[in-house]
Amino acid sequence: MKQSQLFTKTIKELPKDEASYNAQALIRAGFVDKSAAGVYSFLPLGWKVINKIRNIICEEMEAIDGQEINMPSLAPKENWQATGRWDTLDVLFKTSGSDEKEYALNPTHEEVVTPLAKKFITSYRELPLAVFQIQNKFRNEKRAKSGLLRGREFLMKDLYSFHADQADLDNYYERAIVAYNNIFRRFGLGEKTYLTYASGGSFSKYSHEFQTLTSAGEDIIYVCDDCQMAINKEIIADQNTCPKCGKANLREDKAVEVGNIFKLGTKYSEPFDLKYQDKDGEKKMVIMGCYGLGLSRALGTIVEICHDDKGIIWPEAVAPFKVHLLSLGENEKADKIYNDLQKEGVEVLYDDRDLSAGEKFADADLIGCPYRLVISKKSLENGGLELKRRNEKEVSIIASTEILNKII
RNA sequence: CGGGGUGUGGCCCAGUUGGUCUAAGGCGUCUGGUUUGGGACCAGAAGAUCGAGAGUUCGAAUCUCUCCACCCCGACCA
Repeated sequence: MKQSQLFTKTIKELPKDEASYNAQALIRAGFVDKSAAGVYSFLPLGWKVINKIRNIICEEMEAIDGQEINMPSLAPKENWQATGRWDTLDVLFKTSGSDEKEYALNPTHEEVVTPLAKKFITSYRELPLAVFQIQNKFRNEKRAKSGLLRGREFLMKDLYSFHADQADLDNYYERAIVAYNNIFRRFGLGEKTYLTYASGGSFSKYSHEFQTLTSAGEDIIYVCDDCQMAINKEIIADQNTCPKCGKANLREDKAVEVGNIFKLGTKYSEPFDLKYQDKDGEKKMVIMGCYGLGLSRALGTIVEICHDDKGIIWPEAVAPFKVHLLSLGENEKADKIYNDLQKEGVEVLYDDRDLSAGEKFADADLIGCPYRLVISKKSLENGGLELKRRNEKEVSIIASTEILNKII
């Protein structure tokens, strides 16, 4: 992508009314635009990152036999009345058209996926099953805040699993934990993300959250350094002990909930009468689990964790581009390098604009691609191009023939 | 939903004891020129129903009322 043709440009001054770092940086660098409180557009750079995040999630969900589908954002009122949540869920956006038929803008999809599954699940032979989607969710939060961390419309992956019995759900739940750990590790958040006991879970004592440590988070968790688990403050008991290993020296920290998984049991299969027939011909309730992960929240969280005073430092797996190529008055030679890298399949953002060096460096730091390549009169005199990693201070000179070796 | 704060060209803002405000400056944009290794310089230009509505007044960005939006704290957060 030539930066001269990029839809967005960076802005120098901090957006007014944005206190959260993730919103400041993503808006300044042109990844997102805010149109209302908690409502964001993803712009070319931001959408590239979202797609990296999406691909990682899809791979890991398919690895645990999830099948991707896409369910509607609108659900008939009756679905939400069936579970009683039409009247009790205060974040539910309700809407209607000219015919006055009422709909919910889905904040989650149990009310949609359960009747959907009922159309296909009849026998134990079909179980277990898991479907997932990545789609916009709507929650009328009383107060949207913290940039992308708590929005009213946001991107979320939600997977739903269907099982013949509790043991099968338990087994699948453990596989989901592994998949989630893989996802956060691949996002570059592995070291700071803890599996955390939380409230919820209709069939189990706890649900589990994946909490990433950051001062931008709005949850308080207690980390057990012995078993690398954590407990959400909302459920912590007075004795302050780890429910897993029993140790008592827990460390308090702030964190953001990037994922949450639940054993639903029959909470939703009952109201929708989702049953299967077992080997003996007996009809039994399907046991369900659900597994959420906010993509837009993950994007914001990565920015909160991965930045310095100059801008974002994208982990390579989710970077919008691998290489930021800056031409300082050497566009002819830079064009060739850009074309060569493109042919090799390297994702390059090429700053071909007629701007001062300082401005280009500042933009490169703000946007935060993992590798910065500079070609200038000076670099050519030194023998080639300058290569610098965004997360390192050192600059090295490499010949143009070496580029691929150095960055792949 | 309670409390606090803020709304002035695309962005950041000055001005707010009513009166050359016919709204200043910076960034950005456009034109021409000089520059070119950490957000350059000179000259010129375009761009504003001062959040919205109502009111007070000879006169309102400035005062009054109502409403709206955004941010922060709290409550809430399957």
